[in-house]
Amino acid sequence: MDYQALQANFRRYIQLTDEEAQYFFSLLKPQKLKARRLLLDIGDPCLYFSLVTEGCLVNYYTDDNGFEHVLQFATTFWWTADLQSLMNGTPSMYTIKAVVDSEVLRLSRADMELLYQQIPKFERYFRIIFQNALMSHQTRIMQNIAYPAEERYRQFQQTYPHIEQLVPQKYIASYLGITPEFLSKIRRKMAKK
Amino acid sequence: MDYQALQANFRRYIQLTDEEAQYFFSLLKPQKLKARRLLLDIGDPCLYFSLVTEGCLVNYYTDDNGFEHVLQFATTFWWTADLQSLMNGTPSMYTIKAVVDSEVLRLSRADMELLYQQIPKFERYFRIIFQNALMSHQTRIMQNIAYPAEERYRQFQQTYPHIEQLVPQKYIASYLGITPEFLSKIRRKMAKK
DNA sequence: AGTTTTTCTTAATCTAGTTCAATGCGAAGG
DNA sequence: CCTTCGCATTGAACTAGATTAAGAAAAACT
Repeated sequence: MDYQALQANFRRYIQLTDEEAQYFFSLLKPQKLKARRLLLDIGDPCLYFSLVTEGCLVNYYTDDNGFEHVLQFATTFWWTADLQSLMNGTPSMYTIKAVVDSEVLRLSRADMELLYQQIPKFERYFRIIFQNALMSHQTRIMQNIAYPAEERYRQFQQTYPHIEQLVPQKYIASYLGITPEFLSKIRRKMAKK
Repeated sequence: MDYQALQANFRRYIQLTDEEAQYFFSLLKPQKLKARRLLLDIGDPCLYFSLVTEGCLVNYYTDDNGFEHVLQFATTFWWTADLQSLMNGTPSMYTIKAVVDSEVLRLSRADMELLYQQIPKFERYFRIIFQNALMSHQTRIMQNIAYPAEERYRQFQQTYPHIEQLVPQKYIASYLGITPEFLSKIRRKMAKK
């Protein structure tokens, strides 16, 4: 893990002294995941908030008929977790899986609270992180209810070009709220023009 | 406005001294809105984060064909704004309208920054507010892509029974991502059983 | 290197939800 | 008090997207 790059990323939100950064990094536990391995399985309590440092993870819900629905992708410098499970201690409703070989830094719920108390600047950091995440979730909801699938796919390509290269199409279909078959149809139609 | 009730609500998140609460309240500007009046019009910059103290507001996006798509409802103790516009100073993409006679307390962007500096506890307060909002947005996205309209309507009724009484059905349909006609059909079907 | 598993594609059929148009009705506002 | 406007409902025709099934291609394990 490149701590230089990580520190630079944090500087976009808050200014940390070297000791503070040191302390923060000491709370993080690295974990490597081969492609298709699970970071979190449905039913298990989510114990960590995980910062992706390499690769790409996918967070999905499995419905009563066994169909998977993608809630979010997480690439480098993105946090991922089942927030509901993490905050309430309830069993996870989501699965988190590495789509390619990946690495994360895990921060436990308890260490997170500790961090808030030791370095209140992190309240600000996560306030901004959550605020940004909220805005992009709002945009996604609007696009889902206001635009047809083809338009949403175009938007996705524009917004996350790197993710499109990285993950299987079926996950992208699922993220868009359509079947892989229908995404395939859309792609053929778009290619023809 | 009942400041007692408001203070009690804040105590769920952070502990404020009387002076701190006093200072915070001094930054808030009350505004009354008759039913169907706008708090924010599309194209205008969103200048305030507004805390609803009475009534109910609706935040919606208007697409290229003039159709309205509800992003959120806001009742007592909920904050509302076009976050993107508020944070970036860009023209608003959303309209915010009172659905019934309502009252809000407005906090300007500048005063919000001031508040963070004067009373860092508010970083924590809004961190929790955004975190909770994010979780409910995640749930909404999952329900939208994983479940059919009737199921989503049932969930809505369970989760927000008070809102269902308060707002016109067409807004609920829009929130669910369906047409008013189809919601009408669903209701008839549900009534028959 | 061969076999299994996963992913993508294509086409036919089906359905949840839309569109359009007409009607009735209650509530706002002059 | 009346008239306009916003809201809900109904039904018929339509379409975006789902489902099912089958085959091809690619990737993953042995």
